[in-house]
Amino acid sequence: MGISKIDKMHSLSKNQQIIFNLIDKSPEPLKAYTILFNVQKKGIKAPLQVYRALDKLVEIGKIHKIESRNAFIACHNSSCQVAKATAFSICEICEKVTEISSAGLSKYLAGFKDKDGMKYSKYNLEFFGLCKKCR
Amino acid sequence: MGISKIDKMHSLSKNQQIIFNLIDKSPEPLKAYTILFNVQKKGIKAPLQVYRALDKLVEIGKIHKIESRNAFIACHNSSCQVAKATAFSICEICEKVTEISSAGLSKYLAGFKDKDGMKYSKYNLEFFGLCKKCR
DNA sequence: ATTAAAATGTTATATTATTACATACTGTTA
DNA sequence: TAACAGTATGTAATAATATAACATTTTAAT
Ligand SMILES: [Zn+2]
Ligand SMILES: [Zn+2]
Ligand SMILES: [Zn+2]
Ligand SMILES: [Zn+2]
Repeated sequence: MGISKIDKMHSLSKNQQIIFNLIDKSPEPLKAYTILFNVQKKGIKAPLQVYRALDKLVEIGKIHKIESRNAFIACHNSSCQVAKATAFSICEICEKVTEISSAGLSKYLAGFKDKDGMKYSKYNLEFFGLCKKCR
Repeated sequence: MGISKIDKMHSLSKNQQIIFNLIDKSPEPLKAYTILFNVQKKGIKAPLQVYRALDKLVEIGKIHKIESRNAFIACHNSSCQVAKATAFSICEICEKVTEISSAGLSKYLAGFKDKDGMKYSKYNLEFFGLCKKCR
């Protein structure tokens, strides 16, 4: 059995794969220059190489950017293959970040319409608080 | 009638007032260095002076940071005197940003609990789409 | 083989934000 | 008033985050 169309569409280039692997195995969100430092031994030498891979990985939904932290985590939510509807919980003490997958939440937000009738194609939600350990 | 306690607590210093005035009268979110450029004639010369005022204004809820844009807008939602529960709509073409004040939305999000039972003290939500004009 | 799209390599630069340290102002209390 | 604590300011230097511009190479389809 060959590569399915959807897998092929999202197959990663060399730099993308190196950077995705690093982020995917990290227990915490990684910043661009932390990534750069960690992949220099693999031949990725310049910020732009990192940012280009990050842009692509975000675009195809393999990773997400935590906007309030300028950091990136791998997607562990099988339902969000594209970065269109993201929600995270962030501990303000230990900085642990978890992707939230709640059918109720995503349904509520996907259906939300504001007063102007503006219809949204995308959202990002970041919750802040204290995690179990830090409470 | 004197200054009420709550007003006094939130009374602004000179730099804070200058920077708040600028943001408050701007039709669009302003970036830190745009602010710096625009207040140099008022004697504010260094980035740090801007960032310190911004930090304070965010803390007391007079302005909000649009995380995905690294920009700041004045709060026009009387119910959010502190920056604990914010929601915005952002047009991806013209970059118009509007603060959303929906009782339903804030009630839903304030009450949201994730699987781990983590209770949140704060959230920020950014919706993206096309505004009326750009559609 | 031709070709177009995507990805890479490289240098330089732009943008966003903080550290460190010295000084001054504001309001309260002894 | 004098002392004090908390907040705000001024200034220089630097750190951290992100993009512009341009040349080249790889990939994958025709
Ligand atoms: Zn995801
Ligand atoms: Zn924690
Ligand atoms: Zn507000
Ligand atoms: Zn628009």
